[in-house]
Amino acid sequence: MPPASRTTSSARPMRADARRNYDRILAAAAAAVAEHGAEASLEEIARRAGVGSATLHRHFPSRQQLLEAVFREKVETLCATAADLATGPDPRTALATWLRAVARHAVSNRGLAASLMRGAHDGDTTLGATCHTMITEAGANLLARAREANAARPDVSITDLLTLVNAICLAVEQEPDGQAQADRLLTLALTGVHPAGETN
Amino acid sequence: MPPASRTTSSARPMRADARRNYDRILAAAAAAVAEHGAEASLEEIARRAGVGSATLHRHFPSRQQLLEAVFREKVETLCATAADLATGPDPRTALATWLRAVARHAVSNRGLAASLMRGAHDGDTTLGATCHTMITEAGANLLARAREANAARPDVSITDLLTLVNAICLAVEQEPDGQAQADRLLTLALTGVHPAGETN
DNA sequence: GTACGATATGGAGGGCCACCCCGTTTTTGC
DNA sequence: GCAAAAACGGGGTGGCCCTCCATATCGTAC
Repeated sequence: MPPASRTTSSARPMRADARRNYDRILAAAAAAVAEHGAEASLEEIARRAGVGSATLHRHFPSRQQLLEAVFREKVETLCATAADLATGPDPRTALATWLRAVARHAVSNRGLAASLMRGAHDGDTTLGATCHTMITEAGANLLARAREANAARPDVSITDLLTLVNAICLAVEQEPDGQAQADRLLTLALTGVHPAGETN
Repeated sequence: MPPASRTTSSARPMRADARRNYDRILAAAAAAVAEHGAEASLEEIARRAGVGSATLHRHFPSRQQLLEAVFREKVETLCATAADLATGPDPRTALATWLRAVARHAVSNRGLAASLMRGAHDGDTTLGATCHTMITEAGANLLARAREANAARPDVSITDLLTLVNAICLAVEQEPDGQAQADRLLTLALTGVHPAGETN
């Protein structure tokens, strides 16, 4: 949702050129982030988008905000997935499946994990839901159901789980076989290092 | 082990002034890293050490090498701890205790986790054991014993465990209560998110 | 279709950084 | 002491992030 699409009520709609540049920057950012991860050079993004660096900074005052815009769609997908899974019969599997989905997205979209972690507490609490809060809320529901079904320790928070998932993804992000690694480590964390836990 | 202390056999010993600067840089780096984490400015380190930036780069061609030198002592401590614990009666507790010790060090020494993760595969395979390989070898022993005692899944590698620990530490490094967070998440990973595992 | 105010732009510049070149200084072995 | 070897560090290059402000563009009311 760009800041002032025509559906928005309050603020005046964006000027056409502003809107065009906004979209260009977003596209360039997506490409750059896919290529270089969350630390991609903002100047290069501006260059690729064919705009001045000032324009980029005006539209996205912080790197975090740019990343959030880039990933918003993916995050919404994950939230939708969570809602879907919440209607299933097995809360335990639902939670595990969802966390795996989060991991898959985070690994295949470089920088997503970083974006999901650093949420509000970076001074970017501005308007609108951050990726962080969006995903947290989506997961909370799944976790609550799992807990009711006795499929999750009661002292575990959704923040804990997401931190764990993102930590893992961040750690394996630049390994060649990151996807497999992340999956294995996540399974490990879910079922425990020590044996005798159930086989998930 | 500075590159050419007088005990080393092969290479000529360092010149006195080089040696002095090497030590100064290391001290300054330790202070700066403690203050700003692994991303501390190399120029500031050189400035604090009272040397030119070129001198710093000559002694430590890469940031990674500087970090490794800074943390070598700590890492050696951890390796010694591993050796100690390996003689104890309970391999399961020994492994868990050691991993917790690693986490504690990583959290309280900003940048250590990052240094432990990026091991050889950063092009810094140069001479000598990196922190990464040192700690891996130290842990391998503990894990082997735990596995024999059936206290660790056989398909878990020491690399997996260390990746997990470091990922967690990296993720919580800048939280205010990082220590507690890391401890909790580590316990979680060791015993599993799903209940019914043993209580560690 | 034009004129005008609001809005958006981007190049230039400041501050910071990593890294390297090379003339100069220091140390060492004799 | 002396000369060769070793180490030094100032300053340059190029990159980055971010801001200022003179200029260009857009939307609209007429």
